Parts: sequence; C-alpha cells; structure tokens
Amino acid sequence: MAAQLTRRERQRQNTLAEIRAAARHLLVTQSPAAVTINAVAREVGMTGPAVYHYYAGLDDLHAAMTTAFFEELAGAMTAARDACPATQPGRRLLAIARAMRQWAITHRPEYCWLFTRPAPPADQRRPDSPEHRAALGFERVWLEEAATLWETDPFPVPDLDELDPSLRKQLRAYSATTGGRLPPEAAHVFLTSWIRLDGLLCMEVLNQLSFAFTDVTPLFEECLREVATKFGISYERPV
Amino acid sequence: MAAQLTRRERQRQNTLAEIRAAARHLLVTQSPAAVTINAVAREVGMTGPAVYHYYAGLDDLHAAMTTAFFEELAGAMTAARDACPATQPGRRLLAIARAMRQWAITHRPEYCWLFTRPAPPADQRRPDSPEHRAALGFERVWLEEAATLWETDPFPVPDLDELDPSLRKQLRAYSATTGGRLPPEAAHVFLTSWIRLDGLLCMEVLNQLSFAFTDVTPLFEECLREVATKFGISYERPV
DNA sequence: AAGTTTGCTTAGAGCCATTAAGGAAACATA
DNA sequence: TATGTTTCCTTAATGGCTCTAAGCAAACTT
Repeated sequence: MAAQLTRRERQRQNTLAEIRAAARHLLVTQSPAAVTINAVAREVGMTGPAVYHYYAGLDDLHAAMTTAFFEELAGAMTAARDACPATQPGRRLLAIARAMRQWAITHRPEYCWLFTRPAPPADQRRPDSPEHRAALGFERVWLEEAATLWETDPFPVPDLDELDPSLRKQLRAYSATTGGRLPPEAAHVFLTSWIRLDGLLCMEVLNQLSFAFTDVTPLFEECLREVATKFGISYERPV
Repeated sequence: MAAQLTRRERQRQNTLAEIRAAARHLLVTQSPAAVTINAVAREVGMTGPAVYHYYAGLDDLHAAMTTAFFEELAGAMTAARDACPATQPGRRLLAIARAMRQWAITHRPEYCWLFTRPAPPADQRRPDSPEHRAALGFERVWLEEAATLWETDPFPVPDLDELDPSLRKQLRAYSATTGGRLPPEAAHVFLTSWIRLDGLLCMEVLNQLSFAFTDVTPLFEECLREVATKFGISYERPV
C-alpha cells in the first residue's frame, strides 16, 4: 500500500514520523516540557514554523505522540497474547498484563505521558479522534481476552444484589458498552482486576513507590496471582 | 509566635502566602501550566520580577505549593483521625483513608499536582527539604496508625518465608525505616493496603476510570472493606 | 539626619508558540 | 518545453514566558 502513495506522499509520511521520533527522543532524554515545536524542529533540522506544515500545533503533535504510544503499547500486548494459544485465554490474560508492565517500565516516560496527559471528562471527548481510537484499541486487548475467558470458562462473580446500587447501575451501563459480552457482575471482576493492576503500575511509573520499593516486580507478580484467583485461572510464574 | 516577628517579617509572610494562594488559584481555575511567575504576579498586582524577591524561581514556587498541599492534606487526615477515639485505631484508619479521598476529590487539581509532580528517584532527593518533610509527614499519618493498630491488636500477616526473596529483602529494609514498629510481614500488609487505596485514588483523580465509572465512591468503599479485612478490623459504613 | 535594607520598578536577553508573507523547488499540465 | 500550481521551507514579527541587572523610593536602623 505504500507503493500506491506518490513520492511526495511517502516523503511526507517519512517527515511526519521523523518529527514524532524527535519529539519522543526529547521526551525520553529530557522531559515532557522539553517537547516543544522549536526543539523538535531543531532536532530534525528545520526552523520552528516549518513543523506547522506537518502538525497543526503543539497540541496536535502531542496528540500524535499519544496515539503512537497507545498503538505501540497495544501492539506489545497483542504480540505477547498471540504467543499463547487462543485456547488458553487465562494464560493469554497473564501474558497481556505482563507485556503491559514490561512496556511501561521499559518506556517509562511514554507510559507516564499516557497516564498523566490531561484527559478531559468523558462527556467532552471526540470519540472519533485517532487519539481516542488508539486508547480504545489498547483497552480492548485486555477486555476482549477477559470476555473470551468469560465465554469459554466463566469465572466466579459476586451477587449483583449485594453490590451498592450506584455501582450496580454503572456496571450495567458499562456492560452495555461491551455489547453484553460481559454481564454486569463479570464486568465487576474485570474492572476491579484492571484497576488493581493498572493502579499499581501507575504508582510505580510515577515514582510513588520508591519510598519503600526498589523493585516492584515481585509486588506485581503477587498482584497478578490475586487477579488470577479472581479470574479462576491458574497463576503461572513468568518465563 | 507571630507576634515575635517584626512588622516587616509579618508583611513578608503575608505576601508569601498571597503568592501561594494566587498560584493555587491559577492551578485550580486554569491548569498546572497556567501557574507561571508572570501570571501569579499579575494576580497579586506586581510585575514578574518582583516575585523573585519571595521565591527563587518557578521551581521554588512549585515546591512551596507542593509543601503546602501535603501539609493541608495531612491536616485533613489527622483531623479526621482525631475525631475518633485513640483507643480504636481500626476506626481511625478508615477515617484517615476516607479523609484522604475526600480531600483528593474536593481538591482534585492539587492532588493530581502531588501525584504527577516529577518525583526524582529516591537516591537523588534532598531529605531535608521542606517538600520532602511534608511528604513524609503525610505518609506518616497512615503509617503511625497502622503501627498503633499492630501494637495494640496485631492483624494477620503472611508467612515471610513464602514471600519472594527480593520482596522480603525490601520489606526488611522498609521495616527498618519504621524503627521496627512494623516488622517486615506487617509492613507487607500495610504497604499493599496503601497501594490499593492510593492506586485507586490515583486512577480516579487522573481521570483514568471515567471510561467506566461516573462515581467511584462505592468502588472506594469496597476497596476499604477489603483493606479492613486485611487489617482484621470491622468495616463500618461511612457516616 | 545619614546610611542601609527592602520592595518594587523598568530594561533586556533568550527561550517559547503561532501567524503572515514570500521564495524556491517539485510536480502537473498545456 | 513552457506555464501554472502545489508543496516545503524560509524570515519577520507579535506576544508570552523565565530570569538577571540596574536603579529608584520608601521603610527601617542607628
């Protein structure tokens, strides 16, 4: 399909990627604040205003970075998933979680970027922006596998009637967004597991655990073991 | 003790506080990026360079904000704690956790600020900076109460020998920093509980849960119930 | 009453984002 | 091949930012 592009269009795509790479390089080697139009321009050997021919402004460049990071992260997760047989969604789920942390700690600035980017409240987002679509694609990897697990080998769920009414309502709403693949009570297990894993990861990459921990891996594996229990799958040590 | 200060020194303290207030106002009403020396100066009716007579620069002002936020948060937690009798550390622990979330969601920009401020790795911090001392004071509220609970009514702990060796080592090191008030196995319960509560809070304030939840309160209370179980204390509904 | 400290001012260097205007090269077309 | 158009990039300029330097005036000290 690249061959279908004209020479000019290919050049343009190259430059777009080069600019993104320069921006990422600045993020990783310096800081989020160092990702400026001018600094990026210097990095690729242009003047500042030239960058505006490729990205509409700083916000647009930032959004492109976010999109690229989400896609790369989701790619790492699906790759790890596909290394396990599709007949074992439990193992796949663990593989996905581990790949996610692996990407997060080997690309800490990028993961922090994703986490701390100013996320507007749900009611004022552009659901069709590439950024949002990439974020959805990322979320869906874990969701899809949990749904498959639920369908092939249902895990124990809490009694809906014993949950807080407000929570029940929210779970029903979320269940609907999965097209009913996960009923509300299964969504509860799914979401709380997700929150525990991602909450831990969030604290780790944001350096909020260094007051007590130098290596969070065993903590993550412990968390994973508990999540495995919740999902009714057997925990296996990482290879 | 305020009376012991000269008139000038009192004026100076007033201006320092006024500048901090203006900075906070900008943070809350605009964004973290809006907290600039010039904008703050405008807010208090000075020119930019005048602010440098009060704070050494933007970083210094930011650090002062962080310190003030930590102190206010710790204050809210101790106040809630002291509303419960000291003879019931379990109830106090719950009160502290709820006060922490309450402050976090009523002062969301400030809590995000604390969480996402670029925290340098543990090995390159100034342990005697006001910022660091305030952060310690905040952490200690929860720690002290857990230690008291442990001393008066020890909670169930995991077998140290069954923990990952690396984790064991880290727990021992952390236990030492508590002056031995919490042995390593109790520190494990303490730290994992902390991480679950704070991890959830982190995701909430960073808007990472809005894809599924509009009201995180029942989720937090569920989490608190599990934490209560871990600590062997009775969960009680919030008043 | 004179000297010192303090609190502010303006001026200025050097970043930054962004827009406007224009030149040169590449491409398309007559 | 000559002409027109699109594309890429430039410089210039506006205005915001951090921060330093120099200096004035009021307030304190002696």
